[in-house]
Amino acid sequence: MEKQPFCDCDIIHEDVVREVREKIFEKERYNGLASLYKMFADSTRVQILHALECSEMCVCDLAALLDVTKSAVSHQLKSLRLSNLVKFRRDGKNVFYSLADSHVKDILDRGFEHIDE
Amino acid sequence: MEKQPFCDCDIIHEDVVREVREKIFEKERYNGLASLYKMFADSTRVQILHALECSEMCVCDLAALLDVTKSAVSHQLKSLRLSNLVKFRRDGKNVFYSLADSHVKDILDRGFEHIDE
DNA sequence: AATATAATTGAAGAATTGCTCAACTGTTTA
DNA sequence: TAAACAGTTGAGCAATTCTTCAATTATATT
Repeated sequence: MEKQPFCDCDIIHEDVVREVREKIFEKERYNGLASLYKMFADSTRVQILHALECSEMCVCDLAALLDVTKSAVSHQLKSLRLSNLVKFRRDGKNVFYSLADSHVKDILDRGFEHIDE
Repeated sequence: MEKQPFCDCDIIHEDVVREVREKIFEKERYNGLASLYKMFADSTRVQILHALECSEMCVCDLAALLDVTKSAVSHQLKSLRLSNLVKFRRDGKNVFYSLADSHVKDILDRGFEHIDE
């Protein structure tokens, strides 16, 4: 019982497909890229990231700024942490978050550039 | 009956919040940014975009290259079209897709840069 | 120690998404 | 003009995602 290929059609332009196949990466690399962009694909998260571009902030302040619950912010910050996009430090009762590196700002800027046409 | 704010805490660092509030944009702008990045947040779609960086391709060839159905590719291309990330031209029975502009490559490159550390 | 505040966590539910399937539209070819 | 092929579309389903709620952890204050 052989596994069926998902593709339901023949290759029409063999030469083009062959040429492109040489230049593309392994699937795993695209999964990684998509995972990264997933972090930017939510309005709350990009707001958090853009706010942290200005200043490090604690969970409470972010929640107040964005008008969402601390819990919602904390959940999103956890995702961002796991993706290495933000870092944090505890200071007493507060946990201050900031951008992990300058790539984050670069990526945001490219996006804004594009939507501004 | 007043609308309850979602935020469930007080602002702790008033000065920081005030300062950041002046620098952030309207919510609508972040929605737009998130919508853009949603297009890059799926493995199939970034594969399509990266393939189109090499060469314009028809639906069938993309399906064969990525080993997915024509239907799946076509659905994704529609999203990409609606987001103005790809353009297309019909030539006989084929519809050839290509990147809408150089921003797309720029955005992909930034992403790869980041995941390569 | 007891209380209060900041933050995190897990479960649950609503909303969104991505694929498949089947039916359909366009174009070409026999 | 009928058949074949390329591509699109909409419905339906499974999987994922985002928020809320309630409970919990961690730190500070009294």
